[in-house]
This record gives sequence, C-alpha cells and structure tokens, in this order.
Amino acid sequence: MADTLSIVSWNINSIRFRIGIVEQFLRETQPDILCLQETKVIDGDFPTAPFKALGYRHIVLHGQRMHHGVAILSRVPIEEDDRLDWQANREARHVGVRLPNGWRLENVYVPAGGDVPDREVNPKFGQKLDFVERMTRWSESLDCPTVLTGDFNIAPLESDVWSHKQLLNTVSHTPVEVEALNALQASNSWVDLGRRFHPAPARLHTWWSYRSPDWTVNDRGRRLDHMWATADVAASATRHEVFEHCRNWLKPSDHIPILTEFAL
Amino acid sequence: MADTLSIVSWNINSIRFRIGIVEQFLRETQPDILCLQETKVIDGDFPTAPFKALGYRHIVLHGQRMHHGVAILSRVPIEEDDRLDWQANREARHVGVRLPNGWRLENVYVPAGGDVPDREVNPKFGQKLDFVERMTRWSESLDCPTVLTGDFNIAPLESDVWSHKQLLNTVSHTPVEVEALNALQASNSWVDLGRRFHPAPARLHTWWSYRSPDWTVNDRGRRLDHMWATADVAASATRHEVFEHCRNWLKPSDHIPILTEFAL
DNA sequence: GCGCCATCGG
DNA sequence: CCGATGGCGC
Repeated sequence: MADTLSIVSWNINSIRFRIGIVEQFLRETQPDILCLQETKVIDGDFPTAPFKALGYRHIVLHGQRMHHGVAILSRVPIEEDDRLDWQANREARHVGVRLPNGWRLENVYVPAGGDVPDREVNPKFGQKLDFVERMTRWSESLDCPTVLTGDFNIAPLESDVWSHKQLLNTVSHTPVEVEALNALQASNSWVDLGRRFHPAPARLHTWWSYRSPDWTVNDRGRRLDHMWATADVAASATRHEVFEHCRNWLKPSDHIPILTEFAL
Repeated sequence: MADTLSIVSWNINSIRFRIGIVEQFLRETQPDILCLQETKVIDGDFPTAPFKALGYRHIVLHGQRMHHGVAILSRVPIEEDDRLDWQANREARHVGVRLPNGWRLENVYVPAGGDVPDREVNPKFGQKLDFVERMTRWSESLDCPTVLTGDFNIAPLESDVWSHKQLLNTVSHTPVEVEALNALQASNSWVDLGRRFHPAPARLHTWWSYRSPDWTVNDRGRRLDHMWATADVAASATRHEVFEHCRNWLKPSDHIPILTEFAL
C-alpha cells in the first residue's frame, strides 16, 4: 500500500453494457478501489477479466439477475466481510470488505423509492425508508474505522439538487427521506466527505436523469451518491472529486463517479 | 435512363437498424433500383432522407409495424402500380411499380413458413404454400415485360443449399415447396436470372443463418433470394451478381444483396 | 431516456 | 443469433 488510498463509488447501470467506459475511467483516474452499484449481473457473468488486466485483481461481488447488484474491485488486497440483506428480501444492495489497514469499506445501493413520495400509495417509497432505517440500526453498532459509500438515492441538502423548491415533493429530496438520511448519518457520526471538501451551498451533483435529451440543459442534477466516513477515517481524507465529464461520454451512466483520497 | 438498368434485391432485416450499411452498399455499387424486404417499419417512419441524399428520389413503400414490409427505391422514375395482398391478411409482402420503359417490377417477400415442414402441425408452413399458390394464379395473368424479385424463402435446386440431403426436410428446401415454386416459375415461364448467369451446379447462396456464430464455418448457405424475369426482359440481362462480402459487414443482414443488370 | 428480460418471428 | 416489442424499474 502506498501512502495514499483512493476510493471511487459509481452507479454504473449495467457493468456489462458499460465495461468500456469503466476501463477508460480506470486508466484515466487509477483509483485504488472502485465500488460499483447497479451492476445488474449475476456473479458468474461479471466481466472480471478487464479489471484484472488493469491491475484490479481483488474482486468482491454481490450481484443478482436483472436489478441492483454491487461490487468492489481493488488493486490493494481486500477481504470480503459481509453481504448484508437488511430487508431479508434477497436484493443485492450491500457488500462490505476489510482493507489492509483494518478499515472497513461498505458499499450500498439504497432503493430508489418509486415515483410517488407516499408510503401508503407507493410501497416502494416505504421500502426505501425502511431500508434506511434498518441501515441506521446496523450503523449504530459499527465500532471500527469505516468508509460508507454508494448510491444513497437521497440528496439531503438544498444545494444537492438543482431546485430545492421544485423537488421538495420529488422522491430523493423529500423531507421524510432527508430526515431518515440524517438519522443514519447521526447514528455513527458519519462525516459527509463530499460536503467536507465542497461545503454547501456549493453546487455538487452526481446524477442527471436520462429523460432529458441534453443533461446540461438547465443542469438539473442531484447529489445521490455519497462517500461517508467515521471521524477517524475522515481525518485522513485529503480530497474529494466528482467526475462530471463522464456524464458526457458515449452511452454514459446517469450517475458519475465520485472519489475520495485518504492519506495513510 | 442510361443504356443499362441495374436492379438489386435485398432482405435487409430492419431498414432502420441497417440504414448505414445500405448507404455503404449504394455508394459502392450504385444500382439504379433497390428492392428491399423485411423493412420492419411503417411508411411514416421509413428513413427516406439518406436515400434521397444518394439520388434515390423515387420511393415506393409498403410497410407495416414490426414485421415484413417491402420498398422500392430508385434513381430512375418509377410509378406505383399495386400493393397486393394475395392472402387478404394485411401482411405487407408485395409492392409493384412501373419502370420508364414500361416494364413492371414486382418485389415480393414470401412467408418464411415456420420450422416444421408440415401443413397440419404448422399453419405457417401451410400459409407459405398457399401464398406461393396465390402468387401463381396472379402470375399466370401477367402479360407485360416483368421483373419479379425478392426473398422467396425457397431454395429450389440442389446446389442452392449447402447440403441437399441434410436439408430435404428443412423448410425452404422441401420437395413440396420446390414443387410450388416450380409451378410459380412455369406459370409465366419466368427465367431464373441467378441460374442463367451462374448455372447449376455452381454454388450460389444469398442467405446464411445468424444462428451460427461464424457464417463462413462450413458455409451453410442457401439461395433464398431470386431475380426472375419474363423471357423478353431476360433476353436483355447482361449480368447477375451476389454480394457475399456484405455478409461480413458489421451488424449484417442474414441475407446479401443480389443484382441483375439489363441492357436497354 | 435507457438496460434488462420475455416473447415472438426469422 | 438477431430485431422488434412490451413491461419493469430507475
């Protein structure tokens, strides 16, 4: 291990479909560890060869058919810790590993929550809130230096979305979701590294919908992807970057990669 | 009109998906007239602009949603004659035009006929034979110099398939289909221009299944696409070519284009 | 809008 | 194997 460690999180929306741009990103940025969400592939079909060829020989997968799926690819040794199923519904939304320095790295894909922000009308919204609550119970009991990253599907701050007012009733930015996310953050005093390095009210987005033909028009982004750390780990963070140019690539993911670097 | 006229027939298996290779072919070969089958698009969505840009300004369409669909694109004036529905099932399988010299040009897409060569078990096979029989009744009454071309979905001769013996019970080469096609051919003394210029037993194929990963392995082709003409028209034919290299293009059709040139 | 899957027709 | 479609989830 060198004297820094860089960790990337990226919701890739099908690793098989986007393996080419992932390779491009890795060549360009050379992070030590890549956490992926929405890999959408069973472990047996995950394209490991291109990662190995680029030096990412340590691979921990938790995939499923069709939806969801997470993975951690690393050029430093990692050891699988757990693949948690907080809702006991067999959805592949978490994988955790142990890093060489003893830190834990937790990679999470929080449910999107459907369209209607109402637990009664839309069960998916209830499932999302329940998921974050169960994560909170789990988080409370963690007692180790930890990085918690992934697609949380919630943009908590006003400056995390292109228009706070217009999104107050839109899933990902509703008060009840923000409250749930704040409770999760408080449960282990997680440090939000994105905002640590780019404090509000700076614009900081990680996702732009596919539904608009040109994502740059009106810049209607949201910050759905996060990198959190326990205080001890956060103290060693040296920078945090978001890679907006990846949203312009051919056949892009709707999410961009985010990176945090730590001094060791 | 110059002193020659060249006519191409090509089952394109989705004109929208393959518009790029069609443009490439037209630039390369510059036929006067292009007959397409399996365009798989309603007339309103047919990509006419690329054809017009290449000089094919005379366009006669007979398409439908999803399946089938035929079209004639020409750089010499053509006039729509008819869009026949022999089976009165609204399947878009024929379009006929009149050429400047008075010839008729008939573009046909014969039903494939399903997998099992048995009218009882497989209604599609019956429909195919019925289609050819109804074409035969129509053909008998034609009384004009005519070119009849398209995807007939029958390979009549032994040398029209990669293995006569192995395909005797395979739809497209069964005796009952060959008999039906022979009756059609006899009904107006159609001259088979492919075999006029490349007489049996020469290998002459126009189709290779997608199902084999490499179409060149064992060369399991069939001659399903044909260019026929009445005797008067056939007398002026100067050459007939099949363009096998198109089967190697990126994202190819499973059929290749065939061309006949006539002296005027 | 965009991927995945199932199904159909080839 | 390859397109088109329709439905799902995001």
